[in-house]
Amino acid sequence: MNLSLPQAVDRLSALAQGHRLAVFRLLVKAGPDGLPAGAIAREIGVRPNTLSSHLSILDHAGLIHARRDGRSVIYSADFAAMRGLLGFLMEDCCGGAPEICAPLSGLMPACGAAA
Amino acid sequence: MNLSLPQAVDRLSALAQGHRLAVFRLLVKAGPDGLPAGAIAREIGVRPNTLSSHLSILDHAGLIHARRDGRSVIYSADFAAMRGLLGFLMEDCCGGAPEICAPLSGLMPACGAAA
DNA sequence: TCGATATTTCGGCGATAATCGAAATATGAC
DNA sequence: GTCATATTTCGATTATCGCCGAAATATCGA
Repeated sequence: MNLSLPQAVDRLSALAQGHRLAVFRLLVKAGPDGLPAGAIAREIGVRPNTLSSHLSILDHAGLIHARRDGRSVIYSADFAAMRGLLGFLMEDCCGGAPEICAPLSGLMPACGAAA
Repeated sequence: MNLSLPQAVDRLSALAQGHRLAVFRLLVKAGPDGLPAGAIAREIGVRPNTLSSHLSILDHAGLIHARRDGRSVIYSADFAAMRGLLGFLMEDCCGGAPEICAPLSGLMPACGAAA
């Protein structure tokens, strides 16, 4: 299923903020296992309530997923969503010469397949 | 040269707006030859002064380049900048298992090599 | 149940962003 | 030089964003 432009804007907006981008990259680095909200807050250096707002935005954009584990909530990156966004950005690249840029389409094969 | 986080935020912010995203995708589709500002305004359906503001933001973020041709100003996508952004987003993907996501690193080979 | 830890929700404040109309600048044709 | 076309700059208005402190919710252990 292809991304709509408003969906792509939502995802890009979610990433277009320093703290949220840092959070997302941290989760990309962490892989499918993810990290608890508290650890993210400590690592990024942001208050828990502010982080919660950021996580909510990333979640609503579909870029990360939350799952509860005891008192903690574990967040992990959704790699499929990211792949969809990258594909959307490069769609129809170079018009008549797609073979130049098309290699992007089949990228980032599995990588945990989100969560 | 690797991207800094603030630079990446600038690029993502530039793309995180409906009209600007539409403009960028149009220029990606157009390829290295680019399009004059007027044609972009007509295609996207936005007033020339508003478009100019958007183009300025995309240009300042390094995602597009401008060159003058007579009375027109031709804008074209900077594919190298885009490649840099994608690489930044997926840096250190999945931590210990980079071979799963790494294929992203060497992507989008030339595609006009910007301008 | 009570207290401690982990996270989220709420209300408000200051800063930033998107758009507009009007005017200014740049280039080419006559 | 004068006019028309193409694009940009300016100033103002309205809406949205990011942060905070305080309070609420959820889970676990004693």
